[in-house]
Amino acid sequence: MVRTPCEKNGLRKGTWTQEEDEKLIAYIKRYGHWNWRQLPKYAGLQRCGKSCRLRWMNYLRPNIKRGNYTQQDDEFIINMYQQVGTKWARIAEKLPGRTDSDIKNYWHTNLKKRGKLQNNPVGVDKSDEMDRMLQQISESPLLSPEYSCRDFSTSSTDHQMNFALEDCFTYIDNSPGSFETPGQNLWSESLLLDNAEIQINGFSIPSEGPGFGFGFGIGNSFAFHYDNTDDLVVDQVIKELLV
DNA sequence: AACAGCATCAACCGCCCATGC
DNA sequence: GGCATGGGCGGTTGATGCTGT
Repeated sequence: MVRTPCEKNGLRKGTWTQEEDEKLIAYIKRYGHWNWRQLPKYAGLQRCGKSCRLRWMNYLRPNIKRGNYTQQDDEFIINMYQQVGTKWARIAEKLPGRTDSDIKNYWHTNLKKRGKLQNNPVGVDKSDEMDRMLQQISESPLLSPEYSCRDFSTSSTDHQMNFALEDCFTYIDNSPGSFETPGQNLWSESLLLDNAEIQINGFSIPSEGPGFGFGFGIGNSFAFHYDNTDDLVVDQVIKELLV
């Protein structure tokens, strides 16, 4: 990418006009973004490639969600922040439709000032700590099949049920000191899941990409909620099970 | 109505990483 | 291996709108 600032060579800066947006959308819809540096020249835009890329990625591309953050979104972002710090792109990966820029702005204007982080100071990048934790956990006997992801009961959407959780790829304990053996004591955990298929007595509940689940357990009983689970489907399954 | 202070967020800058030569 | 380049990311800024006085 060009190292010189965008204003050189007479390129425009500042707020995008509707006409510019339309040109960019029309070009990308027809030809795609094969080369951001060359794109503005062919699209008829007096902008640098970086500016075009930013505009498209953060505002113009399809299926972008803006605003309307739910309480669950807030909690998810805070939890992810505690895990990975200011890696906004990594957080955005887990929230379909959200951009790193939007989450970053939302953090700075809402979540940060609410003082929701009691345990981890703002700005601390915990990636290394998380890596060490994952390494430690990956060597843990708790990953054996009888303990890792199967045959717990869950309180997702406030209902109790039995389920088997498939495709659990990472097992994280984010509360050091409470990582105790299921079947013995009160314990807690969080699960980082990717396209998990949650099955309840033969019913399959879809999930939307990666997400977090949180739970507490006593013995092998596990109260669990997975954020990306389709709660409407869960409710339907529950109704059918209760018939 | 006018102004100041604050909040929001779009946009830019500079750096880093991956890739190709 | 070294360099050039493009893409991506996080931090920061500045324009704009909102709210209170």
